Amino acid sequence: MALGKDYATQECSIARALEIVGERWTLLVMRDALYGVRRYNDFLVHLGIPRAVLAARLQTLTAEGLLEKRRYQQSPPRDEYVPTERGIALWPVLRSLGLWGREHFGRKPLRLFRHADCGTELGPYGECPACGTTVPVPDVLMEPGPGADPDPADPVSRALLRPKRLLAPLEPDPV
Amino acid sequence: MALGKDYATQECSIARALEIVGERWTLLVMRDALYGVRRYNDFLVHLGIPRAVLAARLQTLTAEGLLEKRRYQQSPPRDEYVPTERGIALWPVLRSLGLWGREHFGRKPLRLFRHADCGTELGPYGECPACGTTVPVPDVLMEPGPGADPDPADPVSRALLRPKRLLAPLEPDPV
DNA sequence: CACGGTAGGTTCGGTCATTGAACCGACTCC
DNA sequence: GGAGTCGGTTCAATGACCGAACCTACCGTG
Repeated sequence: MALGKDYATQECSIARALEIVGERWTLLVMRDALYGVRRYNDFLVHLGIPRAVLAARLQTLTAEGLLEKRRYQQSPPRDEYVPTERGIALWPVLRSLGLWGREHFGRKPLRLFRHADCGTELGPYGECPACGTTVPVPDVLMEPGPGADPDPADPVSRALLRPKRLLAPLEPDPV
Repeated sequence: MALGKDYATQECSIARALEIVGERWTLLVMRDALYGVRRYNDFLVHLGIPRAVLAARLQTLTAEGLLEKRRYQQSPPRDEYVPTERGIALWPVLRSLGLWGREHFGRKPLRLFRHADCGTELGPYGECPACGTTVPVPDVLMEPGPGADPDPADPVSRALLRPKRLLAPLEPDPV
């Protein structure tokens, strides 16, 4: 993909989208960001991505306005990366990709998504079959599905096992 | 992405999906396939993809069951690549990616999609607002939008200017 | 103060994928 | 016989990605 390199003559909006989110790891970073991961180290641990690549991705995602870099502590200076509206708007893409992957290559779902207001499982487009509305991303409740590893090694995966809303920051491991 | 290399410990269905369609060019090849492009040379011309990469992508897409290689002429032997059900199921992914790209980076849409039965423009999830049903991919009518180049250079782009159903093979240039 | 640890990077050599150009074989058309 | 088309393969060069090592602040402990 790369800087300066693009999908040449393709003016198609799919091609433009892929110029932003089509590089390796990028969509997985955004997935984690929507799941509530915000810190460099948490992305690192959870994705197993090379440090240099993560730094590069976070930078371009910030530059393209999908993530916002936010200082949450002055000393030592620490920043977190929070999805912007533009980044949150990727939810339907991630949702449909995940459904496709599960349907055609997966077994049991790792995660379930419900409408926080009524507890109903989301339909294929992120709508609530009971309420008949498209559920806003912050109102989506994520919980582990039947395929989830009950005792994962890394703390980020453990934190993601507890039911939580999308976008809500990860709670640190209690114990 | 690559052979042998994978998104390591990620069992997530999004990660699995990206192992298949996450490589550079792959989703654009599938987009063209859904648009009705079927022949090696047509992909080549329309995408501006390096020949070796196209050959590799077509092979893995065939191996993964998203495309089917079909002999349409014995002498000289010529094959075409037709989307399977699994490949067609990517439509919601491409649709949502395209909408996201257009919404956040694009100007006018290049292509419009309508329900062939009633002529209504498709909603964001590929549903028909008038009929209230999810429109099957073969019943989606594609036509040039306000942003389309009225006189593109390559014959494939010209063929795609004529309104046609998704999946229907490209008609050769008349003139 | 020395020491160890954490968070968030940067740098570096090696490997692997992508690129563009050239080549090739089978066939058709003139 | 010669030119052209279609669907590839091969090749060298470039660029992206990888893993490991290193670096800079800073904090907490003894």
